[in-house]
Amino acid sequence: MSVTIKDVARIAGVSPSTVSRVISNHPRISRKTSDKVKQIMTELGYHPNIMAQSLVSRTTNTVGIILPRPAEELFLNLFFSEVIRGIVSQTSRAGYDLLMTSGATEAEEVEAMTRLVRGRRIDGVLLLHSRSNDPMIKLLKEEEFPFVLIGRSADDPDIVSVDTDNVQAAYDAARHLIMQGHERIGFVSGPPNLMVSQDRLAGYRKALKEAGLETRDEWMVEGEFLQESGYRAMSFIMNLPEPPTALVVTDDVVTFGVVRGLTELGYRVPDDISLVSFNNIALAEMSTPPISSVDIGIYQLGYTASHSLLRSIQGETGGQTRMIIPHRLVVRESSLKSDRHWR
Amino acid sequence: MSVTIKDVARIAGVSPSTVSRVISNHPRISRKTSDKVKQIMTELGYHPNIMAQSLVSRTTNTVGIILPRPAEELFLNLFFSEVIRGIVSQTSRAGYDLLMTSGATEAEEVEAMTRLVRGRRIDGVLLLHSRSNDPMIKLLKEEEFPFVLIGRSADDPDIVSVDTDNVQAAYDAARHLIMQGHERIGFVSGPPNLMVSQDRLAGYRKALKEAGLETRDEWMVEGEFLQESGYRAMSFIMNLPEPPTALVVTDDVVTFGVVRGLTELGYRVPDDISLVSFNNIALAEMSTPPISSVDIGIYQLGYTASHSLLRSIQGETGGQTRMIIPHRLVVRESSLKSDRHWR
DNA sequence: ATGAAAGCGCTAACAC
DNA sequence: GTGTTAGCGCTTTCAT
Repeated sequence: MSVTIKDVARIAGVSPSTVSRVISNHPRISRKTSDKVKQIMTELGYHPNIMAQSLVSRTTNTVGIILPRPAEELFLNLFFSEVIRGIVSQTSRAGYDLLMTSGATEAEEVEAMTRLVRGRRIDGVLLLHSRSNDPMIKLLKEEEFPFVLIGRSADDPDIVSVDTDNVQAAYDAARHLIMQGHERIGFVSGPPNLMVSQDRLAGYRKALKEAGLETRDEWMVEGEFLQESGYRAMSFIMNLPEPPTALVVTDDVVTFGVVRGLTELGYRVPDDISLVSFNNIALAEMSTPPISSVDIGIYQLGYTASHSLLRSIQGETGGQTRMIIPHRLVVRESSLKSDRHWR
Repeated sequence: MSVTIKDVARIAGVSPSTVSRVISNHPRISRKTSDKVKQIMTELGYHPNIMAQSLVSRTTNTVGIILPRPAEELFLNLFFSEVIRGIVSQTSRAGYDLLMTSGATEAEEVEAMTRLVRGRRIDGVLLLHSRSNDPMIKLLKEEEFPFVLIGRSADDPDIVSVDTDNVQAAYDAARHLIMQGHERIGFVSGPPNLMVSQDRLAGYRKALKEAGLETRDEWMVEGEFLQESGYRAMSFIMNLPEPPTALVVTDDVVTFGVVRGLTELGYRVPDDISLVSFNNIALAEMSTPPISSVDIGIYQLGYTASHSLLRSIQGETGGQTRMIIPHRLVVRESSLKSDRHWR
């Protein structure tokens, strides 16, 4: 079938262990033998059987992720592509591969994870999000399996995680609107059970409170990370007796829905209502009008999480448990009243 | 360390081979033994070591993909997320996992693929695109390794592939504009070396020719799958002495750039210029104005490719070599002149 | 219906 | 420096 270490050994006239040593660049192997073996290897097109290597070395050079089940949550908003790109670019550089799987239900997800972890199929896990009381985290902790969370866990402040300072990010966004002179500022949020939603809401509230501005519950709406959510939110919010004059919106894609909703209702952005959003996807800049957005460095989030996981797999201890990727508010037209200028 | 088949065997008072038989649901194993062993397995939290299974079974229950290197090409336009979702949902259902890797250069990509294929780390490969004279395809054919291409190969018409009928899709798009009464129709294309670009251009040309309309080279511009490409194309196209009154654009994201460019130049869509695009991403509907777009079923593309690959891995022979996922033009405001209506 | 033994392809003591 | 040997955890004849 496939060419094995034995074939190479036989043809090179050495023992299999010598070939193995050549593969792993063992120090005390004669230059001559090494060269000869290497030549035979390329002649034969030999490549080590990775499964056999894994079996004996008890490592797989693979990290795993479970695809988020409610695909909409992460997929449509471009978060997924970008974070994967960050992850893979780091893992590949380090000689690791990324294994993805999924489950149709939460039970299946946990089952899949168990299979990978206990079956020693992977060396570590990246968690793309966490719910409160997350069974994945429970499992991984029980198994003492290396993992890194992208985001924040409510229950376990001591697990290794890479996150945005969402409280501060939302604070910055709201603060920017306040500086523009707005006094009635609303908030279009994502799913309330996610930490990211809770943190951003907290930051928004903090900014308003600090500025002595009113916070009304009716100015805060929850939804999904979908355009429809933003769209629908507008028919509610703009029909209030006293609608806000500015909105902090939790995601660019949701903001597109918001803009569309406002346009249909006859409002103009930013003249009638100002917007600040999150994630700063490429489309935010190209939108009409261009959307002010907090860039949270999604690629960097993936890259850093990946890096940290590999460190912990390789037994390096004592990194920080909570790493924060810096964010940056990119101001564009959507939050600049035409007669004013941001400075 | 981890609990193995031997531990289970010892505690259950049977031999390892019996335990193995229980795992694989061997027919002639007594109900009683099976139950006992299964109970012990759950008690001990036993999970088979996947690497050991793979080593002996010579299969990995894993399919591989190489992340496209020029990330922009596939990532920004949402194609990637959606196709991955289709792939994983199918593979997971069938008990397979997806392994992703990447390379910084083309040489590294081929090297990574070689490692996976010859190292027997995966059972099959999904190709997300193909260039002409693709070294990946060459390698896979040499190794007689199962693979399925999403897209079309210029060189090898006989390889198994799943694709959109892009000629027909572009024909439909152009035809729609012609029916709207347009006589000067332009085309904003993607990278000219990709089959998808060539096919769509061909379909566009065919529709115009059939209708006896003029095709001018200056009405056709090439670019990337980026908004910037669409944006820049407009300053060129609209400065022509006789600019087109309608455009077929190869991708929704590019179209957003086109809209932005047109807006800045003072043109309105669709009143001054009509647009039809491809891919029908969720944002197309929420855009201002909503974009007419050809839905090519990206999820389905991934799902079908995945399905076909698994069939071929499992030795089923004689499927079609070229599968076409049906497309569908979704007409929205961007291609409907305000005083006319599509019927 | 079950056990014993060989071996998947590789690595890692332990010899010399 | 290199060969010999004994597994890694599992499956699979071949016996019984």
